[in-house]
Amino acid sequence: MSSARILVAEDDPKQANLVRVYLEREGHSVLLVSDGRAALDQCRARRPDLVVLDVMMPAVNGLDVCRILRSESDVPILLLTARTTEDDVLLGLDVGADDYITKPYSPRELAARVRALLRRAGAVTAGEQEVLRVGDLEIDAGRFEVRVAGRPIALTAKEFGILEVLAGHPGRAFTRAQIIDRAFGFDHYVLERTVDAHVMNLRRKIEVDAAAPRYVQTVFGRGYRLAEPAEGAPAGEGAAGDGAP
Amino acid sequence: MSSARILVAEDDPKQANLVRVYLEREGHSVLLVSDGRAALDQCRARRPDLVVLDVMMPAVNGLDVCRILRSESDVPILLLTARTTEDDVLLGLDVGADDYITKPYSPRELAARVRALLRRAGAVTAGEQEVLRVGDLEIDAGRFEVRVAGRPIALTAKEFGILEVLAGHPGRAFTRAQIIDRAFGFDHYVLERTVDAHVMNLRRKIEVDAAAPRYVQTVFGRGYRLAEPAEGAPAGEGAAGDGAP
DNA sequence: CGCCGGCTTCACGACTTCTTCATCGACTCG
DNA sequence: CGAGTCGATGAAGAAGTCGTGAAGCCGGCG
Repeated sequence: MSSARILVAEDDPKQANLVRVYLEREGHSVLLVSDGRAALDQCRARRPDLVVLDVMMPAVNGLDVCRILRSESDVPILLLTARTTEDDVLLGLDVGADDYITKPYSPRELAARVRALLRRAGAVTAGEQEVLRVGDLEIDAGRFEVRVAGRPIALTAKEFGILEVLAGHPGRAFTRAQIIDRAFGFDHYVLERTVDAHVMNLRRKIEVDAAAPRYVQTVFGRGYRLAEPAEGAPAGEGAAGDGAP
Repeated sequence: MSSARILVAEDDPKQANLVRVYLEREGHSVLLVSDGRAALDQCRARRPDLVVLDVMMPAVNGLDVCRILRSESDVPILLLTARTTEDDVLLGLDVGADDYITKPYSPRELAARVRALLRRAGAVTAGEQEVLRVGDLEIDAGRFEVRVAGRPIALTAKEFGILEVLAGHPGRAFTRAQIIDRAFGFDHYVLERTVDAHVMNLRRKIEVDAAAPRYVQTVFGRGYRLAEPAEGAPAGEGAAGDGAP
């Protein structure tokens, strides 16, 4: 979509900042890390929409990060390579990168490739699960619309974003920090209480009885979760299970 | 569904990729080659439904490829030419090309011409409707013309492009970035607010009351959408086919 | 060369949404 | 059962979003 959450792994601070500025200018939200280990950790925890990897990095090098990431997720990966030899390129695509770009590159080129990757990725997921369904609740990302028992409900952008995040893993409890991260973007600095306010407004719109929420439930001491449709088996998934440590 | 096998011969990787994305978005499957010799080889071996040829290519240039191909097959050929001189065009049609398009072109234009060629060749089921109808609104892509309640309305290229994109999925909300990508091409860098300006002009032309738009509606916090025709026949669009084209 | 239409950007105002704060009620643990 | 922590709520200022008119720019045309 227009504003994606992008993880940038680049050890040279100057380069990293350049990339960040370019991408933020495009409306994306950017999280910087400076080594391969942090890239893996953050990718697992924050679930970015796209990863930009420098090939040469301390701790774990870019190619290895790429291989590992690819084995556990299908997040689009753009490789940054200094050299322009065929070897590097082939090696990169071999370990599962979706595209590569050689330094020096123009901001335009970076932006264009990121856009292309996001678009391609969007086309895949959009075609398949455009509409999330959880019980009576339908979240139609394409139409930016939510329906409860077939009745359309108008939500604001943030309310929609939060609901979308929760609906991505029904039953899983998200902390407020995770919700902010995933629904609002990396560079969004707000108090966690803000989530409460949005959740309250959301409940007023989609819940029949806001005091006894059927959909968006509070997990005391942790955050919120979307109730699973099936009421019989409360499958003890708890907070674990989704790779987020 | 119109799904053709298309051979694209273009030596600039960036350009080639752009064409591929545009065509794949239309549901076609694309085979890329980067010089004239490969184009000939692959065309003979794979028998595509359509060939897109860049005029300027290494090994064997586009015009020669065109002439040779034409002598041995009647596959539809679309020429990509950088220059816009009459000479090129005449030369192109002279050696047997079925249509030509000059760079820079819009994705819409490319898609439209490919569609037209395929239809003319009968290689694809004529499932595509040339005229999009949404309520009182008729969008005739072939004639580059829009009618409201039968009355023709003159639109500029951008206005038409935006309307066409929206009309492709009535009810779906498009962000400004998506609109720019799809209507102008994603190598096109303009501020998102530019879309607003075009939409405003568009509304002045096709809406009865621009303050309460019947067709092009604002989705606050997201972008714009084309209103679906009022009740009556719910026209089963459903979840199918609504993915990113 | 000057005019014109179309594209893009800018600036302002109206309006909507977001964020924070303060307060009250709910939950947990000892 | 009480203390302490956490969440719900409503209000209000801050920030963001959109509509609109106008200006600058460019290319085409007379």
